[in-house]
Amino acid sequence: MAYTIQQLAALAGVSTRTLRYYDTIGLLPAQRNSTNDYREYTTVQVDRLQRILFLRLFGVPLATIQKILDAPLATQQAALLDQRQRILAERDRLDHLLTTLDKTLKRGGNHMSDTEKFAAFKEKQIKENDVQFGSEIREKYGEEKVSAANKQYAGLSEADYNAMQDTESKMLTLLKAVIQSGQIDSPEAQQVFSLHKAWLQFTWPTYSTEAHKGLAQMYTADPRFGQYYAAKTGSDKAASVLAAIIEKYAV
Amino acid sequence: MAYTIQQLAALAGVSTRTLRYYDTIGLLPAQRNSTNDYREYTTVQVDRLQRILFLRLFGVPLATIQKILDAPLATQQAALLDQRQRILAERDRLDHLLTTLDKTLKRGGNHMSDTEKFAAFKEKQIKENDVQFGSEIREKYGEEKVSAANKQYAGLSEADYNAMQDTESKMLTLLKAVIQSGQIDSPEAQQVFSLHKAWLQFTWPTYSTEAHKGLAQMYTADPRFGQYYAAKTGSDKAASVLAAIIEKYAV
DNA sequence: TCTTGACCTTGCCGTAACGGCAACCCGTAG
DNA sequence: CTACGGGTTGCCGTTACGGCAAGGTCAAGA
Repeated sequence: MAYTIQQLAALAGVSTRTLRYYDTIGLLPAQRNSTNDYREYTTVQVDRLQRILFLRLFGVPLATIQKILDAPLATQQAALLDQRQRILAERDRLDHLLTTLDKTLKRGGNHMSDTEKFAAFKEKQIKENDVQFGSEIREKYGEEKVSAANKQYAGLSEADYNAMQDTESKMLTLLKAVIQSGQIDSPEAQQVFSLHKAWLQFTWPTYSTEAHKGLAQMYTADPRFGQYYAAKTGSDKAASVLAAIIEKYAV
Repeated sequence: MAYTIQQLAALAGVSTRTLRYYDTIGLLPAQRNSTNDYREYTTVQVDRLQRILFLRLFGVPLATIQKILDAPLATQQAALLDQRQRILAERDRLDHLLTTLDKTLKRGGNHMSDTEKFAAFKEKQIKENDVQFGSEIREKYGEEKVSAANKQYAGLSEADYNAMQDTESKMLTLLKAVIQSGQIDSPEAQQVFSLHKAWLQFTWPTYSTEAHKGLAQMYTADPRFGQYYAAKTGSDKAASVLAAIIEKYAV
């Protein structure tokens, strides 16, 4: 079944103006009724809109969201996992803001140090990441002026985007070798891990082994990843080998 | 001590550009160093900036924030209490979004109903308020198109602003009568409560007796409110009487 | 004293993500 | 045919800054 623009707007809690805008910029392309040329939206568009709403939660620019949603599924999933991390972090931040606000509202006014007054607001800032590749990215774009959400993707130049593709390509080549040798206790396997991690860090503001392992579990559980990595390496063991590598080295 | 613009920007996690802009529009006026005409910010401005950051959390327009911060303390406090409610609500919404996202990420993709896919995103929408005065406001501005935060204050026309002042004025007149009679079990006291509640609803998207009582406690605990209401009614019992009225009728 | 670098100023232009509106078309009911 | 609710495109405007150019200030070092 298909929704009209009004129906989808009401369903999703956005304006029709927004949906038209998203269609115009190619972010959420609509199909057209052949009789009257009205926009129509199917389940594919519904699901894409949901992803858009998740990705725009913390200010990711729309152009970036489009890039993500036009990328392979693994990239999309990584980006959504990233959003998951941010939701968790934002929830903690709101707790902290609540504490701060209660102190401000307290009798007699504000007795906090000036630093403490703003600590919760600043938690949005980038957290340090000590991996070399990650540090390079941050050094390039700076810390003080960079909002994590905005610069994450929009800051990726063409060269960086190519570097990201290159990283994945190298990782896949080595993954093939590991599949053939069957040795996940090897320098090649370790390098697969490092490259996969670096690949993730093009899109993740902070890295956590927990999230990395979460992604690995997704690789084994979701057949779409099995198919993606099988197509890339020529082996239907690719996703499970990659997941095993992540499980082993993400410590 | 005074901060330079760089120091305050770093302290608060905002850009110097933002601080200049806020000074230019009168939202956060800076003092000036007499030697070099550089901007200087004292504790008063620090605290005002903190309030600005709280109020802008969910998209309150800056012009509105300025209106709030230039209003009497009771209005400011009510607005900050309102933000407190929103932080609580937003935290719940993030929990809900997390659940939704986990379902989306789950193996095999998205098995939710279309309605469920967007339920958490739509929680930002206005919740029904069944008080007559509140309904009037909502009917005037519509529901589907109205973002709660944006229309809360910016939607107040000159006439509405005057109505708000008028409401407080009437409430204060009746409060004086109750102070003199000493009867909080009376129609006049009940009307004080109703008018105070209506006054709050100019600025609160949703009303809760809990929040109203929280404000009442603030009225008795914080000497600034004692002074404000004493000045308005000529009696230093005003704040405690008002608080007692709220305690009695906010059920 | 001069130079340099960090900090500051104002003024101006531009941007992202829409909101709003005008002019017009479509389909259905009265 | 008219009216109303739904839809279209095109255009202008808004808000909250980001960015940059041109110029001033101050302190340290040569």
